[in-house]
Amino acid sequence: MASATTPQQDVLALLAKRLKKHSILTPEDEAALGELDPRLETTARGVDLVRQGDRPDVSVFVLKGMVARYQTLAEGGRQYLSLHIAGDLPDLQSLFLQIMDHSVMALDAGEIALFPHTDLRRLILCAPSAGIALWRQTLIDAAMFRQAITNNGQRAAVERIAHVLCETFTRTHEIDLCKGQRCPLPLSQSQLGQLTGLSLVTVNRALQTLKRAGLAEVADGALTVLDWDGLQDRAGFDPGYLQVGRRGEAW
Amino acid sequence: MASATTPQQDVLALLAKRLKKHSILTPEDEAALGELDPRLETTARGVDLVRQGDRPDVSVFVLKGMVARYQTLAEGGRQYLSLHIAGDLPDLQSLFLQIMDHSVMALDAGEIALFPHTDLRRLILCAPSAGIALWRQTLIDAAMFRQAITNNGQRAAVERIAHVLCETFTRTHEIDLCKGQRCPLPLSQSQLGQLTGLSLVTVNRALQTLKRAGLAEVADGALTVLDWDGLQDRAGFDPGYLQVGRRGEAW
DNA sequence: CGGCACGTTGAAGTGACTCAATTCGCGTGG
DNA sequence: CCACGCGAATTGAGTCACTTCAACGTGCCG
Repeated sequence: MASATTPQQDVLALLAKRLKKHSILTPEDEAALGELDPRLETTARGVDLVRQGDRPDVSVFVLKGMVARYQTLAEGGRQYLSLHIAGDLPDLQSLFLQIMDHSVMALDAGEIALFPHTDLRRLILCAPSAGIALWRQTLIDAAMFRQAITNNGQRAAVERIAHVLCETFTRTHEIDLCKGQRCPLPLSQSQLGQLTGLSLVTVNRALQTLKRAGLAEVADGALTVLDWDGLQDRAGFDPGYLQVGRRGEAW
Repeated sequence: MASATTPQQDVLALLAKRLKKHSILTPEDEAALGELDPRLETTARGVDLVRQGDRPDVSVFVLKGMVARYQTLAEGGRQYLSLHIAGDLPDLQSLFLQIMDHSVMALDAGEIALFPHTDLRRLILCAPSAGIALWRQTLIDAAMFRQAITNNGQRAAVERIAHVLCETFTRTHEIDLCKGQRCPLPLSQSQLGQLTGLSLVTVNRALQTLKRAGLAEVADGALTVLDWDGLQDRAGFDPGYLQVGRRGEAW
């Protein structure tokens, strides 16, 4: 270990960094965050971290790799709801909604931290403005859900896929996970279909269309943006809902 | 006025009643809620209460009538995101997300109360567990969004419409807004289409199918459920996500 | 009475789906 | 080392659910 910090401290620093993207933390908040004691775990591709119907007593914090939320229908269908990257808290809502209405799974090998609900509750009590920051985090989640409803409901196949690519690129870019115009996207075409409500075949052809149009290319678990303006334009993508670079005043 | 209470007090009682559906309020919480000073307004059908892009400094609380949230695409398309009934806070998230990513409009004539953000912020500080209750309310919203994504993405037209009917009936029933098997649903078929991502014509035929199947009937701004079990079954409706009758322990 | 919003119906068009076959890369085990 | 199985991507072809277009009925309101 070259680092002088413990892995735990790194995790807490990442959490603080994420929250400070959209909220202002007081020194007391940061101190209270430092009291948290996450448990670290590694994840393997395709493994469920939390299952629909569970009553978790911890919340997941993504450190490395990509994680997805999905719902399962009684008939067996699967709908992916959202993708999550380092710094995200994909099931923070389980703090206050006891029973999971969806599952959380790892899309690839990665690392997560688990925060016990009891600790988070104490944090919220002791450091109210840190609590607000967490609340805001769940509100950004909800904004992404709204966007997904509109995307899946109003746009044709190619535009819909393009929008997913724009969102993924913007979010990974914000946390410096991109190498040039490339960012991770460890989803099969079939999973992309279950995310957008399209069939595998349609996804395949939509990706070809985007590639032939010189806009973007998806291969080997990565997205390469060939023409950002063009892609954004095609998708009708407006990143406002992601709240990047917006800091909630005081609170 | 036969009532010995002021309209304001009625509003605050309704808010407390709603929050107590899913959360436990302490006497201090209730007292703090009583300090709020909402402004009352009436709404007319089709009028926007808040617009996409706005930076509201109040949050809407629905008292009477139905309210909807919707997003507008640059190209002019409209996607309804959710329906809201008495006791709902359709733009509570504007407390912490400054810029509205969607609009809120009245679907019919009704009444609303407006809570200044400053008052709500003070409430959250003074009565943390009331704050949690409000947080939980926004989380239930998010759960409905997730359900909408899955509903619109995985189900065929008839089932999709059936699911909307089930959700509406369950929610209105819970707050005693139903008369027998009838509940309000002041949406045109065209709006129902913009809610489900279907065309007007498809909605019309789906409704006919449900009526001919003896499951449900929609007419004159109201839904009549003819066969609740059958409708639920057809829709694949599982009301768990609405959190009806679930009380968050402690907080 | 005329205009308009909404609902209904028929018919034609099409985007996306299903079905199905082929290819490729990769890991495994004979 | 190669046969094999498997997951994933690709491609063609036929079908279908839903869309679009268009016409018409109805009730309400000025």
